[in-house]
Amino acid sequence: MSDDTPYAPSRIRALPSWLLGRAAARGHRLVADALATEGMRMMHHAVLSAVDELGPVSQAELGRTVGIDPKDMVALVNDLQKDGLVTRTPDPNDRRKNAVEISPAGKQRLRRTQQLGDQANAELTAALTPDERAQLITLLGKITAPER
Amino acid sequence: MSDDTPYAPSRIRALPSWLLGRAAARGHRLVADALATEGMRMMHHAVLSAVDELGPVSQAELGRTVGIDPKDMVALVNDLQKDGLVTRTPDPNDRRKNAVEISPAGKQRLRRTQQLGDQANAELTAALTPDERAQLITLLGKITAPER
DNA sequence: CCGTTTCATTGGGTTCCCCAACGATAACCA
DNA sequence: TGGTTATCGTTGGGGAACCCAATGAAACGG
Repeated sequence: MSDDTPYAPSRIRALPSWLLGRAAARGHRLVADALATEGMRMMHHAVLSAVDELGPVSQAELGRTVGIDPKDMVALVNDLQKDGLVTRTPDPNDRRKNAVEISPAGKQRLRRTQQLGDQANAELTAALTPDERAQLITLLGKITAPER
Repeated sequence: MSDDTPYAPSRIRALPSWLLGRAAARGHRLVADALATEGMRMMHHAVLSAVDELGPVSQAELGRTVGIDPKDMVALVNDLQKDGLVTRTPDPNDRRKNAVEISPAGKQRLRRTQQLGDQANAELTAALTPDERAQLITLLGKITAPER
């Protein structure tokens, strides 16, 4: 594009950080709206999905995996437990921990929310070819990688 | 990748919406931290930059350009005006509007914040080649485009 | 002239993020 | 063994970005 004109129209709109914010906002909106039909928020689904994958797991490890503040994790697991989607039992080996585990109802719910999430993501990337979508995922992976 | 195994390790982490959220969060953190050294937030810089490009402009149009809620725009312009970076004068042609204009101090501040923003974005995309960075920008543009 | 629209502003609300503290418990190590 | 250090769940406070609704004033359209 060779964009060395003195000032581009709306300079910030060409910055990765800005575009990322916009794209993320749209993605969040699409996914959140989809999940709302099941009465869940994005973080509910993320946690439920992580519990399903990790099996019985402590809240602290869940937080590290999904990247959620322990404070918010408490409320999230409260919600999921209240809806009977996960169980929270004291860990006999370490009485500080709660063993969070997905329930049959949770697995069922997860199946639906995963589908909703996939649909929303399909809509989000509707303007992209499969190749482009794969490229995007790769590039985003590199950006988020720093693996602190 | 043909990923039809029953359950992949952390399914959500492969979703564009999830990656976008993570990448955007990192970008926001980097830019916000950089701008904080000048006592500004991201939206301050965005508005200031837009005012600079558009010349005397109403708050409503600013909001439409940058994608900010009118409510928040009031507070933002208040801040910028309080710091003497923009002027807010009643528009003689349309007494409903405020003509927001950048001041010399605003231009000076903008020069620094633009540099800080560019630096932060360079760090954000440090793991990318120039080609990849251009690709990313193109792809993100397509995602945010729907142009509604 | 009158209904509709726009503008700036105020108000209310939600979600996600980050930091700090606490009691209880476990792990470490000298 | 005993004493420090670290972790876990929980509670607390706070900020930033986002969205919706309503107001009075002013402009616009037919």
